[in-house]
Amino acid sequence: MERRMEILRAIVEDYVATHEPVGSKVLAARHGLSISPATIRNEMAALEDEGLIIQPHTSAGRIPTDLGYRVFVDRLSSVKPLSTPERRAIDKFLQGAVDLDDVVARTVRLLAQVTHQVAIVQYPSLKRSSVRHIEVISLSPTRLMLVLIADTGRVEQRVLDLVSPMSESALADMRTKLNSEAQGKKLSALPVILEAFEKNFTPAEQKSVRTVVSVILEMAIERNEERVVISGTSNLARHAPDFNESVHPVLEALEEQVVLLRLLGEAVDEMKVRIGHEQEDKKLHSTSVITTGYGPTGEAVATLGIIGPTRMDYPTSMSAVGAVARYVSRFLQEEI
Amino acid sequence: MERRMEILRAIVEDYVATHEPVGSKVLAARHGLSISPATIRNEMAALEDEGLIIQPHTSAGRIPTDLGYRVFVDRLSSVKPLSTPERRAIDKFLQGAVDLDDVVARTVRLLAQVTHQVAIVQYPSLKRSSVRHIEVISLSPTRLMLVLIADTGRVEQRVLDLVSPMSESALADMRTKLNSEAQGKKLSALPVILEAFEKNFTPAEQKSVRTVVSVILEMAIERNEERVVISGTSNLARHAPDFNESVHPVLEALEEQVVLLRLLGEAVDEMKVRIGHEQEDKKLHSTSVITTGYGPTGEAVATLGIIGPTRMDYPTSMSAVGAVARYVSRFLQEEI
DNA sequence: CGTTGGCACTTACTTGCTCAGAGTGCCAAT
DNA sequence: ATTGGCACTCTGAGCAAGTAAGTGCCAACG
Repeated sequence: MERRMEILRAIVEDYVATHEPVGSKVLAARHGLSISPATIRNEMAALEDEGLIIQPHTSAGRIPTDLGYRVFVDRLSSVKPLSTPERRAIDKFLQGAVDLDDVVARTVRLLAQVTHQVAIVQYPSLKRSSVRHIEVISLSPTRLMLVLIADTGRVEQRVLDLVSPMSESALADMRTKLNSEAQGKKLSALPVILEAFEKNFTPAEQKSVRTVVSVILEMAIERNEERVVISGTSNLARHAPDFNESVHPVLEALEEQVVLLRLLGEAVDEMKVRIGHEQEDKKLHSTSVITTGYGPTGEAVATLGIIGPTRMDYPTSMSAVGAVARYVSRFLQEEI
Repeated sequence: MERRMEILRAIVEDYVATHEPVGSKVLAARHGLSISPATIRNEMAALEDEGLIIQPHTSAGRIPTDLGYRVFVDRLSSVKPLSTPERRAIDKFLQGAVDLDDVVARTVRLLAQVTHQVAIVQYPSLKRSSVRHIEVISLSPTRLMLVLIADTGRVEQRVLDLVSPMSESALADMRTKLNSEAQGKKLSALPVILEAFEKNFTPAEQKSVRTVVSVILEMAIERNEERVVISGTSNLARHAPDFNESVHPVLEALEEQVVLLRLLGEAVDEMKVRIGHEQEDKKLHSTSVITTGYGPTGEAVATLGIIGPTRMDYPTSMSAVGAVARYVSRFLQEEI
């Protein structure tokens, strides 16, 4: 049994490296298994019965099934440390980022470059953020800009029109009160916190205040909730023959925010690997996804990851995703 | 001569529609040219001598060269009005956009959807924007957030650390003075305008003010100058056989901001079409690019466009690009 | 009893070949 | 100038044969 798993590992590693179905002969030759091709064939037949490998056609070698990869990932792969040049690249890439947009943009490019796969990075979730500051800027007597700054570095802004002008002093008053109410609170708590906020103001002002509050809630909750960026789609084309049909359906799927968000899922700390058909989306049945959470405090406030062909180098990819997540978390903690 | 051009038009239209080299027989049959295949052959030979069409191989029909498309676009194509459903789609798509990010994101998706090509939209150029407002927000005694709001709807923000704290009143003072100096001025004029800005302050404050000014200049000029978003890359894969080799180099090129920005070029009002080898970038030699400027005031402050295979429906694509540009310009004028 | 070498069998891929189809260029006739 | 006719060229499909890879099974071996 132990030996059989050893053979599965060899098959996966060989297939990932050569991109060709692997037969019993090369397996005996290339890997340090001191058994004959015939024995390997017997074991392979068993592995095929277990559904871990298949033969594309009778006269071909074997390739791993999704289930085979799953067993490989769960039981056979060990973490592969990154090379020092890779570490250095990661180190260098984020230096000089000026704001969250910049950090996210650099991270996604970095991840694509290190893994040679398609990279996806989600912005820190507003749901999991707290209010650092709310600013109200008067652009004209009846036109305000609201700026909501979250502790995760996210900055949302919105312009709104008032039906009647508001005085500078009333504005300043509102700004102060807004911040003393909301600062440090979870964005998700804002609806409750600001429910009776307008009561603090004179009847004349209440209508405007109500408008402001509703826009704040819209910014914080209703809309724009999750943002996600993607990079390295050209890597898909490089692996084109890996995809059953063509890259088209995959590219198509990756253009839909909804799909991406479902891929990333709820931010959780541990690393997740979804292989081929384990994915809900049919268009992604020939791809695997590796995701992990990240966040300035060590707690996951967002998810990042990569997507590539099922036939990918899981150990290396997983450690790269992990390393980038750790690094960006640390960077966010220090800099933003 | 007139007839020869008629034949070129027929070739281009037929080839774009059928995606197959077009021979003299079908040309005589399908189009209303009342001349025989033999005559057409003679004219075709002439067109080939002029470099407007070529034969992929001896026993095949003719296809237009880049030069052939060029002549078609310049002299033979007439503007093709959009269908009413298309107009309605454009109309509907932008309704409900809340800020510039939203407008740009929707526009690029819209353009990709209408043209079935890859769409590119540039954010309004900061160079061509003026200051609407500068806001200084105190996040902590030594930490400020600067928000620069431009008349084009662009909002840039940056967090900075001061070496020594600044009082609320000094801050308010700086905010007022900053705005009275800068408001309405071109961003490109800021370096001159703010050159001696710190002189307005006490020696103790000058160091902090200088930091603030330098960050403003960085936001306005040095960095982040141009932003560009892209959508519809999956459309490339749909046209895959159109590309000599594969879509890979094209996708690769489209991942580089620099390439995109060069594609879009300086924002100018009129529509530009670059066909195949007219492009500098070698990776894009099998693609054509249609761009045009847009902007809230009617003046072009940014560029948008599409990129697709050289064999594309130029008249329809051009009118779609034009329509979207006009529509987004009007929308920006009214809403942001 | 597990392991191994041998061997027949299956299948895909390559090569070489023929043949039909499409399209042209050229020439002579109108 | 235009046209019909015709020989010529090239591609792509279809077919057959040979080759290579890899397997499953069986009998022999330690």
